[in-house]
Amino acid sequence: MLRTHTCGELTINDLSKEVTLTGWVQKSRDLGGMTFVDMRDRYGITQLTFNSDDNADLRAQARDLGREFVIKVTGKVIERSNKNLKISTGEVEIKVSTMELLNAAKLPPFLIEDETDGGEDLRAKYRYLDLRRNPVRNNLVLRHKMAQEVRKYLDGLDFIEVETPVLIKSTPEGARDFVVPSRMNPGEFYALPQSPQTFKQLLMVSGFDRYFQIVKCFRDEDLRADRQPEFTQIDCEMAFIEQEDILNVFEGLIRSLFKNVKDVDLIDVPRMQYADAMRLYGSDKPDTRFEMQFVELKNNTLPESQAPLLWRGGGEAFPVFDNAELVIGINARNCAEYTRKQLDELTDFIKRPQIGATGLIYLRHNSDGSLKSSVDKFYNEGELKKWSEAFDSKPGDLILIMAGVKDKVRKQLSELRLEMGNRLGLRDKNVFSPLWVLDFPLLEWDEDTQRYHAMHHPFTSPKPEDIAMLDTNPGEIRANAYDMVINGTEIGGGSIRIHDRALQSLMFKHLGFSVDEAQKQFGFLLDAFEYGAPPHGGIAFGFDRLVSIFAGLDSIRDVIAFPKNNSGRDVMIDSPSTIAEEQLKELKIRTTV
RNA sequence: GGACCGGUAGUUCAGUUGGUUAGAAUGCCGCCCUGUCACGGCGGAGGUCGCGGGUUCGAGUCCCGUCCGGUCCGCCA
Repeated sequence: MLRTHTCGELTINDLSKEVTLTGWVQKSRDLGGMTFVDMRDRYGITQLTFNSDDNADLRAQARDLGREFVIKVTGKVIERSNKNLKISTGEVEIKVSTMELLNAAKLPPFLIEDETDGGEDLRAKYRYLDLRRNPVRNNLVLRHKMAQEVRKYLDGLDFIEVETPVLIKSTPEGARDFVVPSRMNPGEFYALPQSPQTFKQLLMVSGFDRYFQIVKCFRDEDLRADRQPEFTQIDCEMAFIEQEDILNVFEGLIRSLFKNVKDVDLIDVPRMQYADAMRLYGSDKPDTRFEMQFVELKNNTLPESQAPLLWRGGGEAFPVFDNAELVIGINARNCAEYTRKQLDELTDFIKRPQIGATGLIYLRHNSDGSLKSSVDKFYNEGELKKWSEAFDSKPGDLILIMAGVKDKVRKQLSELRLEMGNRLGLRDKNVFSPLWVLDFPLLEWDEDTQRYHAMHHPFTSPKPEDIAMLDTNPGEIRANAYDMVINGTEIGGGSIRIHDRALQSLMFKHLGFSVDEAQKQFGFLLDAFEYGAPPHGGIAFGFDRLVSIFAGLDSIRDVIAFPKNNSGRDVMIDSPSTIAEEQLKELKIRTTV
């Protein structure tokens, strides 16, 4: 070992010890006859002193040290005459007797400090320098701690971590596959797994009963702040269980992570039906850190007996509401003072192409109790009063209403709700609000392909009581599927699987697979189901997202050591890249130049 | 595939209605300074205004194209 101690451990208790430290020059401060050097390693910073009265040559050497030089020093731990109580080592310093330059360094392109001056682009290119910075390193330390905690918790419950293959088979369902050409089988390709789904189900057939894996998964889709082409899942599966067991075990996992990593006590994880999430929040991943639930003024999709009333009477017709399938709104508490400009901003926000709403109607509940609406012309005071009651508005509140086609307007209002949450400071990163969303639809109509797709994946079991609707009303079938949502981010999802060959075949049929196709794609699984497949189900958590929520970050890039940029490129190693003609030839891949 | 924002000194940014020699902060270099820790003082260097084209007497600024980065929509079972 080149060192006796790290730069983070020496304190007042180590006075007069002779120590050897190694590390990087964080910064040097040159005074008239002496030089202070802050030496940094992953554990902390220790101050070195060089005094020309003691050793003029050594002090001269210290003056020549540049930022990020790698040095080794030996010296004595002494008490500082002026202490720095901001850092743990701030009461002592090293009076250096010998110094060795282990490696010089070019001036880094940005400051290696907590508050760096580097832009994202530059930091990505020099990621190895960015990783020297405390905030970035701390994210990886947090990630490590969480991975350890996951393993500890699941191991304690007899889960076994099993590695599954990375070179597997491409399937048409779901996300686009990354593919890898097979040299030994010209013209054929492996696919990288989007998840180890079928393998973990086969492990259940094999009797592994409780499986998990912290595993890389791959999807060749466009990136986002919370989406990378390769990402990590906590992939889990259990046999001989019911949905309730999965919810309990993995609620426990989340609770132990919060407790042991962040020292946060979660009371419980509330549960919500998918249908309610859509109705009350317009989203299958509602941010439940704040209420602001939707209130329906009109809903033409409900039978008349359940329909909310759209209060209207004497005024002239208001086509925007009259023609709408759904009229819904939210109550933004204490926003009645919003200015015209602020209301216009909100209108512009929902009119952006990404949201695509046509307009926003407001009802201001003034502090004197009077009601003022942008549609006064069409609705009389009594009607507005009934709206106010429906929203339970108090003087000072602002009700924001949108109208349109059900699914669209819910999604649009959901965006507005989140925006209002931001504006009102209701989305505190230090508040954690987990939620189970249950009973997702089994199938989803896809306009492009004109057929139903599995909403979760094709191995998800339908609710037994809903199976009858397969032929009559497939879109209404509910699945034994569940998501865990924290603060409006989907961090995990799973289902009770099908373990019966006949039912699985029936599902493939309804998903548009011919018998041959199903056999070709998933025959191994269908066959396995005939050899004693136990009832089973599982869940997978997005580990990167979970860590980023724990870290209070919006982007998972910050919790990945070497992430890819928006275009799926690693700008540090400059990949992807072309490969040599010789490699292409070996792979029997023709170039089309 | 699409929308929006950005690209000016090593770095982060400002740059007015198109007008003289493109600025600030920070970093860097030099000198001074013996208790600094955001050290301080004085001085200095540092620019193909992403790239290409156009309009104009004149373009960092306006127009067109293009590249790069970011955020989002589509996409992501």
